[in-house]
Amino acid sequence: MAVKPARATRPRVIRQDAGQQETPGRILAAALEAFAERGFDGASLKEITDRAGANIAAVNYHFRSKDQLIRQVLDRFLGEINQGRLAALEACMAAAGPEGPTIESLVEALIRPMVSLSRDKRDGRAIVRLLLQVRALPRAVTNSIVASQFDPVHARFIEALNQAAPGLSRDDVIWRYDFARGAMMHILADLDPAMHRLVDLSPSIAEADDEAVISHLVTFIAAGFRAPPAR
Amino acid sequence: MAVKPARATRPRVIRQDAGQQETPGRILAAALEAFAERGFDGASLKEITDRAGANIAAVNYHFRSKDQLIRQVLDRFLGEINQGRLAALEACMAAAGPEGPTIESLVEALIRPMVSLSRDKRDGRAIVRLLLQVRALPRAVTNSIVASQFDPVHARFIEALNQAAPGLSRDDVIWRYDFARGAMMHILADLDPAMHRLVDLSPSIAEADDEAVISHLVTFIAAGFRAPPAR
DNA sequence: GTCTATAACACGATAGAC
DNA sequence: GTCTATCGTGTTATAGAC
Repeated sequence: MAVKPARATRPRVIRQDAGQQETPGRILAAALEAFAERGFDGASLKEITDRAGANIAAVNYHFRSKDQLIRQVLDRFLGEINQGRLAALEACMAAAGPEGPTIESLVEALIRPMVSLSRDKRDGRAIVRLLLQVRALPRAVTNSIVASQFDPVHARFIEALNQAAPGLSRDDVIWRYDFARGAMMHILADLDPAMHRLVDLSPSIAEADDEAVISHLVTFIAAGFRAPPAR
Repeated sequence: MAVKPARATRPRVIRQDAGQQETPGRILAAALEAFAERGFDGASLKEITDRAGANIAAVNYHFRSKDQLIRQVLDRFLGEINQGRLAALEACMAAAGPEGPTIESLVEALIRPMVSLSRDKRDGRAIVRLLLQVRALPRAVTNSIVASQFDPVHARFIEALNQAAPGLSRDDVIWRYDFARGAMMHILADLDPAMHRLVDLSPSIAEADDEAVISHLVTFIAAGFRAPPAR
């Protein structure tokens, strides 16, 4: 019979009227949502162009192939997070005294842009889901883009954290920086309403606002960074 | 042209000779690997049965459909982790004095089985990848199984941690328990060789052995649990 | 730039012989 | 329990009219 897995959610159509956005832009927005909800394999070009109010052939005219569409979606939307993070790091360094910024302020600079993005904007949750997918299912296309987008940001944060935590070796900082990102991505995934039946958090956590999420994360991570070296 | 994405790795065939394992077992093993490498959508039944040295029709004979195969793969392989975790928790409680186990020993009971599994056994990395996929791309099929497998384990660990960290409210413990799992899953994904071009860790981290991974994780997480409540 | 039509193929599922 | 053959459908991609 080969029936499709059957969508649970509505195939929300992206307005092709008011905004009067150009077709490539609408396709990118629709692709972001479809990929986030159904995965790069699961989302078909037909579904994407239906959401975008465009024709199937349009995606092959404006982008060259599905792989190129994936590439451009990531390129387009991942930049926002990293711009926010670098700006926050810049501000944090500038506001600090001569002895440099505190661990708490650096951790917050790392975390706040991603937390805000994942909840403020409508695209935010989709971007988080895409990042999780890229980590869970490595592909040649996505790996190169994500790495090139994030590597410089990681390098700067690791350097700053290394100076703020003088008792730790550079490797210690890298371990804990990785732990910090893991804690953040994990809780952001759990706070996604689509997950609520999977994780079953306590209600007060599921309804926490941005500041509460950031506060709990910073407390936990900063304490982890302040711990003496392992062994 | 609609060409397939083209596999980078070898389509390793699972021996149907020596072990003389029954066909359903070989299909389950092959499905685990294929799903982990290519995703539930990306891995086709043809690829799975090829790896298992079986016929395409066999998967529909022994399992009812692809969805049911996914269900059974998860059911079969997720049990191992949780059995290990519950046994470790049991031993940790038994070994503790009258004032109960320490935070460190509880965190280690949570972490060690997953870390060992993800590196010792050949299936381990595949299971980790499957868990990451389930979190990144929720589906009706997978969510129900994972939730029913993990919920009891989580409940017992949260209860034990709640008693070991008297300064924290139950919600505080749940937040930090989630952070702990996130840190662990994130580093396990990064230590997967298939990821090395994505994250670009320092070499000494990429080659760390189990005990080093556990030691760094426990140090970081236990310090996080010992921090005073947020706000 | 946008559409229709279609090529060329992979997929899940099943029927039926052995 | 295992195989071959096939049905029906969905998929990416393209050719060609407008």
